[in-house]
Amino acid sequence: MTQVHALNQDITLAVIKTACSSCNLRELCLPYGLSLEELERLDDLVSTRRRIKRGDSLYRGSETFNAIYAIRSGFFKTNVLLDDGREQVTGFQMAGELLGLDGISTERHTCNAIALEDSEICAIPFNQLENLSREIHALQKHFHKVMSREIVRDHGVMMLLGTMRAEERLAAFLLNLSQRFKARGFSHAEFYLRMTREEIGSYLGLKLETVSRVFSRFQEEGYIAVQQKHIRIVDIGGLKTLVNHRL
Amino acid sequence: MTQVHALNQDITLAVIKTACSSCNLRELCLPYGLSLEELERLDDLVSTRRRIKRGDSLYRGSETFNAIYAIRSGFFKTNVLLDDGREQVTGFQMAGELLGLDGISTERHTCNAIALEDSEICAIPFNQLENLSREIHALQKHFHKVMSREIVRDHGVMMLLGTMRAEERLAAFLLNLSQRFKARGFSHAEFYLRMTREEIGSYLGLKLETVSRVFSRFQEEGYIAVQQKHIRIVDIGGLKTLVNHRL
DNA sequence: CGCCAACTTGATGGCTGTCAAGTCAGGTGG
DNA sequence: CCACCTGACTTGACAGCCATCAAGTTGGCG
Repeated sequence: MTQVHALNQDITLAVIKTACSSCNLRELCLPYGLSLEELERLDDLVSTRRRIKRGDSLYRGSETFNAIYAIRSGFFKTNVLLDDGREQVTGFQMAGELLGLDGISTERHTCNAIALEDSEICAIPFNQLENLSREIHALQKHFHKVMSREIVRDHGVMMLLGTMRAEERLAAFLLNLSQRFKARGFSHAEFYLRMTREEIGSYLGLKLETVSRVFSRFQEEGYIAVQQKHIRIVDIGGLKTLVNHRL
Repeated sequence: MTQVHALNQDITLAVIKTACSSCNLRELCLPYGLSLEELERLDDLVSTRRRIKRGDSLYRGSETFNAIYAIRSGFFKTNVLLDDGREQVTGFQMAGELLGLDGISTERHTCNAIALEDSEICAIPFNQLENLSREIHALQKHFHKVMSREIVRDHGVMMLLGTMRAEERLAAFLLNLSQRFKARGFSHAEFYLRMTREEIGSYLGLKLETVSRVFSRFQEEGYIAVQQKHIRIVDIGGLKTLVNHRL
């Protein structure tokens, strides 16, 4: 009897541990704005959870698409490999963000999603999500907003790539990371970069040497303190001025 | 009696003329994949149609969002104005394409949509579209694909801006326009540019002088014939080689 | 006919890419 | 535990692509 009870508790705890309804990312992720009852219906849908080891891929371009993925913990990059072997990084994703939205269009993934550290994801079968969002108004609305947000984000990157110089791009990049870490309860002033200089460069349309040089210059000028992948933002106002003060 | 009959006919014709169900863009636009009956329900929803004169805006950044727009005819650009007065063009849109998807996220438009020639648009109230797409599965599915396609398109532009040189960018730009004109039943080899060199440059992350120079070089090398805004693609294979043959 | 915006073309300079050499940090094996 | 090895990073010298500045041309429109 006691044993059964203990077992039940364990099961309950295990379920709670991975349920949307108790996930501490629910305000950032898909569940945003849902009632408790609605949350439970979403829970039923998110059955598959997977660990992805650093360096492994969650999905690869040209694989058939059937689910989108919410990051429970960890850090990802998405990239496209060009014919000549070079890569273009199209984004970095952290906990609470969704991966795979690009695959809806053609029902095939159009990029690779690669873990930059050991990560956990929740797979959300897309057909079922569409079904459920036809019943839960709030889910439908929020999902549309998430997709739209991705479009807005991409426009921001386009602007960055189209009009900014190297210093402005990197300042904007650091501020963006800072703000996203902050939204997840981490320090906005001090963090580890999960990606290499080359990956940053690919994302920002710069070469790794340029990334390195600009980091050094930022340090000389007292904006940040860099040591390898560890970044401390010393003068956040200075970085903001760099981004806005374009000319 | 005869008069009334004639009047009715006129009204009917007027309605048919602007209904989704008889729009020759329905295979490119939102109605794709819908049954006749479903189409009629979409027709009810698309009540507002507007003419936008060349140079006028369909919507402006920071206006509240309440509808997305399908282009019936004409040509648009979307842009963002920076603090220092410069503009960044985020896209060019032609008949059958949707405008305003960026506004869903924050319920405010995040860019300006400006007609580059006299144009006609259909306004689709977004709340009603969400309602209808909860009832019509095919509409929901197609709408999701359209949003996802926009994300994929943006990733393509990011790659272009991040890794390509001026010649490659412009070759890719011309090929993209060519293919979209072709999909609309126009010549893929000969067309008028609706935008200025400056707008092309802004979109591609180049200065107008560079755009002009590259066009001249393309002409010298026999890829295209340019005269002001008139473009004739002479060697489409050559342009494709330019884009793929990166090194 | 004249004006103006859009475009073309030339000369020059600077930002960033390229090539190269060297440093640093972390992990592995002796 | 230390030495070694490798990938990641830093820094320097130089070059090339594109931006900038400038002057002239074209075409459309009142």
